[in-house]
Amino acid sequence: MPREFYSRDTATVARALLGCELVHQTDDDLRVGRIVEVEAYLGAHDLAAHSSKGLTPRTATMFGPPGHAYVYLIYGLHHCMNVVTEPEGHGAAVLIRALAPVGPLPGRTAGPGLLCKAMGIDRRHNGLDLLGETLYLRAGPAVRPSQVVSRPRIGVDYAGAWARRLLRFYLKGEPDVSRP
DNA sequence: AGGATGATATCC
DNA sequence: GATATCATCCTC
Repeated sequence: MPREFYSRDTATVARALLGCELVHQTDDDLRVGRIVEVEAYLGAHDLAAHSSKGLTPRTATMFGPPGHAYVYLIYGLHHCMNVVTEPEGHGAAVLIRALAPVGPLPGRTAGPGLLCKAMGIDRRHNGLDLLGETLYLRAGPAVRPSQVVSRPRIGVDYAGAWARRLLRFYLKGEPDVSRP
């Protein structure tokens, strides 16, 4: 997808990412999954977003230019992958929460930590430009707007009213959605 | 319901 | 330098 795809409004990008294919060219093979679940983190004003803590070494990627990968380690065990959105400096991103495998993948992909493990994505990919050759997104089968379900985001109860915003999106009936 | 397991932010 | 807190997953 071109840079302008990512620089738009974050909730719009989140919905548009559903159905897109995430591709990782590893040293050994090509791993592909179709995005079926995402969450939008709107920016520094969004109390559920890491960027609400301000510009720190960790959040620098989030405040960087759109179309880059923001990958971090959570609970000391699992990696989560995001796509940076909006113009540089905004601090917004979309968390990829679940994939439907396209071709064989080692392990399950229903959940942000699981999909990173199956796709071979980790902290080394943080800051990587998604318009490159190794990790990128491409258009997938068309998605009807009526297939998109909106729900509150998961695991952000600390964020008060922001936790109740409908910023999690997934494809209706997809078996790989982490929490239907 | 609870434990694993390490980076990060936020205090001293 | 210590400590509380995680945008999770697995097992009981």
